[in-house]
Amino acid sequence: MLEQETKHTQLGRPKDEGLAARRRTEILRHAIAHFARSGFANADLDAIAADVGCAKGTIYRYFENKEDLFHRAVQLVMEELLAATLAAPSDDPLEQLEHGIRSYLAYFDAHPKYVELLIQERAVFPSREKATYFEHKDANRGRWLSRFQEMMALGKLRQMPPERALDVIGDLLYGTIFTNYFAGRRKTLGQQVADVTDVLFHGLLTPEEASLRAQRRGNARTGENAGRSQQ
Amino acid sequence: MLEQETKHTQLGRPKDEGLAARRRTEILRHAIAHFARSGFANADLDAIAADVGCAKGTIYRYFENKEDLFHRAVQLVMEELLAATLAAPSDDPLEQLEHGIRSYLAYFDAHPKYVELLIQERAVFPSREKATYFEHKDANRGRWLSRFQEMMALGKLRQMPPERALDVIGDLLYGTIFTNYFAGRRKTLGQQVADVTDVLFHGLLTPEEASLRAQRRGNARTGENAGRSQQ
Amino acid sequence: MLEQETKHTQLGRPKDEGLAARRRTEILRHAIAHFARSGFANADLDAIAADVGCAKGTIYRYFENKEDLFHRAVQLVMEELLAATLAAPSDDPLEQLEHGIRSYLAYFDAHPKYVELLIQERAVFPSREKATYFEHKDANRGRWLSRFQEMMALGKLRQMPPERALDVIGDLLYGTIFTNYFAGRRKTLGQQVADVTDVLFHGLLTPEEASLRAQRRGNARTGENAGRSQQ
Amino acid sequence: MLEQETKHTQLGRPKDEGLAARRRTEILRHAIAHFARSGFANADLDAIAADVGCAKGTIYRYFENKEDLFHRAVQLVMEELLAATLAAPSDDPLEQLEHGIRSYLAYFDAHPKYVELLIQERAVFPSREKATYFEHKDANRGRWLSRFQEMMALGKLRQMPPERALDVIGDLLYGTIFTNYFAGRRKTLGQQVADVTDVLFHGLLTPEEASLRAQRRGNARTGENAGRSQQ
DNA sequence: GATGAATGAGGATTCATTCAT
DNA sequence: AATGAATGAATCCTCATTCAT
Repeated sequence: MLEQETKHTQLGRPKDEGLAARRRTEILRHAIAHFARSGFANADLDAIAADVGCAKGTIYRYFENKEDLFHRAVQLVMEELLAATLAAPSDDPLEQLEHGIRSYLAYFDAHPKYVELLIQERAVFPSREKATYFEHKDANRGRWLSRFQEMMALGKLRQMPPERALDVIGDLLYGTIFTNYFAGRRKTLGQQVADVTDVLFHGLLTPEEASLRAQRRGNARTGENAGRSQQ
Repeated sequence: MLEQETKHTQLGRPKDEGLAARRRTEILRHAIAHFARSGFANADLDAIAADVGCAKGTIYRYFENKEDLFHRAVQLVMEELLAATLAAPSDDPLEQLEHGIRSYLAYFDAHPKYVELLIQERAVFPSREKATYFEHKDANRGRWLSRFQEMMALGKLRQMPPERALDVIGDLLYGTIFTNYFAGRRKTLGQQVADVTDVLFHGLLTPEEASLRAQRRGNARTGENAGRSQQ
Repeated sequence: MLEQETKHTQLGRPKDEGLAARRRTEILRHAIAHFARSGFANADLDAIAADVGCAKGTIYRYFENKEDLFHRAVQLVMEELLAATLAAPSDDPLEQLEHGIRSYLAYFDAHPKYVELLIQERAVFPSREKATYFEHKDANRGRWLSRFQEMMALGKLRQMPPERALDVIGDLLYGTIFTNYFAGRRKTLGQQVADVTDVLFHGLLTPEEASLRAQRRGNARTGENAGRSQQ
Repeated sequence: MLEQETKHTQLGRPKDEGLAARRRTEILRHAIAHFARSGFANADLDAIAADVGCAKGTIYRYFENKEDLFHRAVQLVMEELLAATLAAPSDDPLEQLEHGIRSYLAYFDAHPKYVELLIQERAVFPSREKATYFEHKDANRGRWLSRFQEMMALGKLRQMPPERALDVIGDLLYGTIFTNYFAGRRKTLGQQVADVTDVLFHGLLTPEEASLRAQRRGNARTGENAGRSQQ
């Protein structure tokens, strides 16, 4: 492929590589909007092309087919989310965590409909082993796990399997944006961050009740594995 | 059947009331499976009918159309979930909460694909003001809010707006089943309940760190609203 | 058929011949209403059965199929029309004609929607050689033709082929009820009869103009056949 | 094609404006034939497409749906009829009337099945306030009314409300083409024109009988309204 | 005789994809 | 490279008709 092109690369009008890339992004932008608004099945390539200002056939020059277009659109969104979530404003891991939570919620607060993309990917392509969202998430898993271990070593976080912390935080945030979107919940971003971090950091129980339960758990030595994991 | 038509000889085929109900449920069962497996758009009424063992037309005797069939299917699932979650095994509100959490997760552990129905409902009918799931959830909101208030009065739960507790728990569970389904997460139900309840009840922070943060928050009097809620 | 029944006619409950006939008519009455209102294709046997107060299957005991039901319905209407049009209130053929015109228009003035049946018969079964309406009409053709001849002999009607008079009158009435129905024309029956009879009896031209045209026609000997009938 | 796109190299397939119009008409022609032959409900878009020599989907590029296609087909026919009827071959209003009558009958003599379209429109879409046919007819009403008034002023037509003349003529022609079509009447166009114009212009009665009736009517002063319009 | 549950053929419609220009 | 006209597979839904009870 590459060789074919190099044969006569210097002849005629030089290729505007940027043009193609810009066109691609332009199409993706409009595609994101349509998929988020209408879902995958109801998004109409005709309508997307109309918005972009090109013909339907042109889309097929840049993307294999509708599915391809969709996946690229989701990827673009995920990359933005990742970039927003990752930027570390401080060296303190706890502050990094707070920042991650806030920026995650902020991203979907700014683009509530993008939740639709997360759903659609799964709703339309249940065959994909793992959704793009979780691929991106897993890519960061290691980084966060070590941050959690560091915080436990520093005595800031309670001792627990770092996966537990990571999973619960992830699930809570995930569930939050879904509920926002599905139930049309209208709470300010600030309120939402406060709710999440308060419960996440301090738990629901009073210190007294917490101690009671900790004791009880200690006494029942056989412990949680025997008691809970059956199934 | 017995006394209903004694006036004159029973003419014609007697109406079998039970038949209709049985047929309905039978169709719904298969419809649930299909919608969960294939999504709304890809579910084929022909195929459902084939599974049920009847003709396409028969389904239309019992349901208005495909949408109607779908909504009834979702409703049936939600009613089961509700029944499973609600049964209170004890008078202790904290134990009721634990039971609610466990049975919620257990339901979707037993029927992982039903998560698809929650998604599909939204993916296909974004026009519905509120999804069936959230209608059912809201119906229980009051009950749980008062349980939370009681627990705070008893000194078992920290003082906080009861809505905060309810929302965070709901979002966490919701996010958990979605992640299980979307990411194909395989963790035992017991492990999952342990993870959720541990973090939810005791929080992530060590008592020391928690105190530190509480102090800091106390010093910064203007408090969380000013500091956090800016949007 | 008859013999079969006579074998055990006297045994058991005697057959209520009237019942069957009454049932038939009852079904036909409702069928007429439905066909007139909804047309043949859109008329729903379920709905007709519901109106009659019987099950759909019962209709099939009295009529071969939907088409049969329709044709019988049209026939019933035509018989009523015939009866209304035919009754001669006088021995004077001209008065009989006036009465025929009036009663024809009156019938459809009373049942405007029955025009739909005339249309439907043709719209749905273009294969039928001749529509029921025209079969009934033809049945009366001879009677009217001789009345016209009588009137010409009496010097009441101008000399012309009696078929001409019959056809023109028939077409005019037919067109009138169609226009009433299709265009939703609202003119009183009296006005309509006046319009029709005035033009039909006296023509549009003034006597002077009429004479002029008669002369011209006379001069142009080769006459109307050569001049008009080519085609 | 020539100057339209000089700004930059003509990219892509140029739009062929003529093509669309030609395609539309081509489809309409075949649609008219099918609707006239089979009626609206029984006309099969597959079959029409096959006749046109295109795929079913192509029809949907040019027409909203089956109904739209049908209405456009009827409109095309009505426009042709109008054009045929309207062309005035002389300044003499009476000759214009004769020409209108002849060309109206001639149009349906050439296309007997087009009557089916008039019926179908009503049979299938009884909801339409006014059928296309009558919309076209009404559009011409004013023109004919003034012609009639002129003819009465000139002493060519008898004094009467011009609406009477217009309605009766319209109804007679309408009924004539319907009868031709429904009853399968085979009479030459010339014969038919002669029948219609003779009765229409001179009436059925002999001058003597006409005078008698006129006298009688004159004597009964309260006249026809009281005597006839009772409903 | 009557019923009403079940049937399934039949057809309109959509829209991703192709390809001649 | 871009266009946009054409395609046709895929599916929901209706309702006349049948027949076991």
